[in-house]
Formats: sequence, structure tokens, C-alpha cells
Amino acid sequence: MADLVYRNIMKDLKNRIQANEFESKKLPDERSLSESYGVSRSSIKRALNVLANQGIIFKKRGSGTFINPLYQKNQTIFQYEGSNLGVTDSFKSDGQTPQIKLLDFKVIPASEELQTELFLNPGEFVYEIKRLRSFDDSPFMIELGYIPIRVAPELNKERVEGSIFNYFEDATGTSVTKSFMTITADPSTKEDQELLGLKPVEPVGVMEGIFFLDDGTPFEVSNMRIHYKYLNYNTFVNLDEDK
Amino acid sequence: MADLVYRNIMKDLKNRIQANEFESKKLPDERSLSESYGVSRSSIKRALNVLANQGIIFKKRGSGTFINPLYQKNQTIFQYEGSNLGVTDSFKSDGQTPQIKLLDFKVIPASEELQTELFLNPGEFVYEIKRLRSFDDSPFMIELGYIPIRVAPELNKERVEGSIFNYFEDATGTSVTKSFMTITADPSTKEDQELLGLKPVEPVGVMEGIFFLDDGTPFEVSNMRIHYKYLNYNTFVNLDEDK
DNA sequence: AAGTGGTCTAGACCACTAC
DNA sequence: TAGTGGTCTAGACCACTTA
Repeated sequence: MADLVYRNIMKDLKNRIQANEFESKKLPDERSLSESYGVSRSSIKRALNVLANQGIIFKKRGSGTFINPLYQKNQTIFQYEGSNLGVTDSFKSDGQTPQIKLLDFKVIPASEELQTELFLNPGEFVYEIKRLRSFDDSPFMIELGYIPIRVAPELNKERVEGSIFNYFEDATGTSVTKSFMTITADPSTKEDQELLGLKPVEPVGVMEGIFFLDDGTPFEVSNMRIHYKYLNYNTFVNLDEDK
Repeated sequence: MADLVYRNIMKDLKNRIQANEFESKKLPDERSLSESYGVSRSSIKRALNVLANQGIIFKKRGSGTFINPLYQKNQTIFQYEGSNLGVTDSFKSDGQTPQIKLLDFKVIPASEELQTELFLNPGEFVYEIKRLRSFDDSPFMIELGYIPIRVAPELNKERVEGSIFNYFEDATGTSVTKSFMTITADPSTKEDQELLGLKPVEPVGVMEGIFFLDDGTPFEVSNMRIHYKYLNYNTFVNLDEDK
């Protein structure tokens, strides 16, 4: 995994960009890079494409490859690299202490809706996991998740009080890399107000999503109600389609 | 543009998937496709990668290429294809009539923040465009946009009452294909309540974004305050990084 | 005309899965 | 062991930009 040619070059170029090595904001042309790295031009293209998809560089046919000026200026909005699977990860970097309080944990039969979303057969069971997430003792998110027992039979109360994704990745070697997310806003309910410390006039952001494993297996359906001050979802959209 | 090999194959495969031609949910292997389409395997891979990025198929090394079961089941959440540059486009399909009311339109010097975000020199001017967007006479979004006069010198009051992106694409041939979006939620202000018909307790969703042209030129900074019932932002996230 | 990125090919070899 | 997707190469030719 770590020995992929294009990936190493991608990382190296990213470091060189961050180190401000290319003051002209222009990268060497692909044929030069091919020669200096001692790899084929295809591999260079592939590395550059990954960087372009992350919004770090952009390519202009006939002119060259340039560094996105916003990348160095405003690195906070370019957090694609780490993860934007959910808010969870976006807050890890703050140096604050993340906490998880388990509100509810049980096994129930999958509703019809869950059967569809998680691709389950009638009669299959799911964990229902309700958690309150905080940073430095201030709660920011109520998370209601459903995970089929079939895909994660080893879950228990203790494991659910930490990162389920991390536990699952450690235990099985497969990771959660794809998701559909829907983002909406909603007035806060009484429960939101109590758990998140909101005034009645203050809203929550709602993120609903289905998370998938590498191989396409649906892993979790999650509904997250988030203190409006903490919802901050960043995306980089590229409609070029080809990536 | 329309004669690209991988693009044509991509479209053809998408049609065949939608026509339910592959009942086993499994596509032919890449080498067979290569032969039957009469192109190199690289081109097949490229076509398949685009489909995989759209979440339509997924590939499993050693096993084959499969159709994402959710694609056929729940096509509504897969609207990546059309556009998710903003809410604007997501609502076009509803068969409702979109309306734009121009609230304000002037030219002002770019603030420091705008200079940074739009990559302008001090002293440059931008259009400030404030619009209220409705469907069937019910307002759903207040849009405050800033566009450098340098990149769109031909804007006028009339053109701003329609789709600026469409006008610009028609006029110049370059289109807006990339964006950074930040999504948050916010209690509604008095103005929000008046313009969008909200109760004081009802919130707005806020989408802020920078839109870029193909070549990376920043085109617009936009701040959209959206009636919470109409904010519905869908994304497909793929952390595989390589695309 | 020279330079640069884009598309496409033909084929070698590797890594993983299923039988 | 056979089949499948992943990585990588070396090179041809095309399309666009700049001078």
C-alpha cells in the first residue's frame, strides 16, 4: 500500500507544495517530472490527478500545472485529505478531548426502511446505538446509528463507547471509505435542547448518512443531530466527472 | 468532447445498467469488455472508474465489477450526475416554476476577505448581487453573491435575474465546474423570517461557497441562506482518494 | 513552432478471490 | 489454478496555449 509509485509521488509533491518549493505557483511539466522521478508519465499523471481531485492543484492544457492559490492561503477549508466522512474526524485536530456518552444500546429488528438502506432481509436484526458526543465536556452531537449484527457481530457496550469505525477497521482490516450524506437543518426538539444545551430558538444541523465498506457493503445508517455552532461541513465538488 | 472513447463507453454502460441488462448485478470482466468494445483495457478501466466515482458500480479485486444495489433501488439519492453545485439545480427537476427576484445589484470595491477568496488585487471591484429565489411563489433562499467585474464584465440587471452560470457559459463557453462549499445552520434573522416566511424558532441552512471556472479562476463567492425545509444537500464521499 | 496536458494503445507483472 | 482487478511502462498522436 505504501509502495505505490503514484501515491509516493503524490505525497512527495504535496510536501514540496506545502514547503513552498514552487514559488512560481507552477509545477514542472509532466515529462520533466517523469524523468526526474524516474517513472513513466502515466504515473506522474495519476499522482497529479489525485492532487487535482483534492483541489490542491489545477491543470491547464497547453499551459501547465499550477498550485491552487487558496490551498496555501486557507488550508482549513481543504480538509478533504483527513476525512470528511463525518464531523467526528473534523474535530479531532482541535486538540480538544473527544468524549462519547452511551445513551442507549440495544438490538432490534430492522424496520422496512432500514432493510432497504442496509440491504437486509426481513427479520434481520440491527444494533440501535444512541450516543452523545462532546468535546471538553460540551456536547455537540446526538448520534443515532444502526448497524446490522451480521456485519459486526462482535460489538458490545464497551466498544461502542469509542470509535466504531476504528474498532471495526482494527478488528477486520476493512475500512469504511464511502458514504452518502444528506445535510439538512431543523428546529431543535426538547431533547436536543436538553442534551446539547440549546435555547429553543437555536437549531440543529442534521446529517443523515449511509456508510459503506470498501466492497460496497452498507455498514451503518446514521442520523446525527448537531449543535448548529458545530456543524461545519466542507466539500470540494468537481463536476468534471472524470477524475 | 463527445467522441472520447472512455466517455462513450461510460455512457453506454450506464444506459445498459439502467436498462437492467446485467441481471446478475455483475458486469463482464474488463478484458471481455475491452474486446467487445474494441478498445484497450485502459480505456475500459477509465470508463469504469468514472462510474465507480459516481457510486454506480463498485469493483472488487479478484471477484469482478458489480452494480451498486442502491443505484437502481433509490435513484433519487444518486443525483450527483446532474449537479450538486448548489441547491439551485437540485430543485429544477421538481416541475415547479423557479423565480428570481432581484433585491439588490451594485458594484463595490472588494473587501479584503473577497480579495483573498477571489484572488483579486486591492482596488478591484466586484458585483454585489442579492437575490431571492422562489418556487411557485414560495421563497426558499436568499442569495448574496460577489463576482469580480474582471471575469464577467457583461453582467447587467436583466442577466442577473436569470441563471448567471448559464448566461456565463453561453456567453463565454467556459463553465463553472468546481466549488468549495461550507454548510452550516443558523437561527433565522428578522430579515430571513420576513423574506422566507419563517417563524422565529425556525432556522436557516447556510451554504457558503466559492465557485471556480474550469481553469481554476475563482468566479463567485456566494452566501446562501436557505429555508430549513428546502436545504437538502446530498454528497457521495469516497475516501479512496484515488479516482 | 514549441511546449504542455489529454487520450489511447498494447502489454507485462502483481495481488486478491474463488474453486 | 484460473480469473479478475490494480499498477506501471513506453510511446504515439491529438488539442490547446503561448510566443
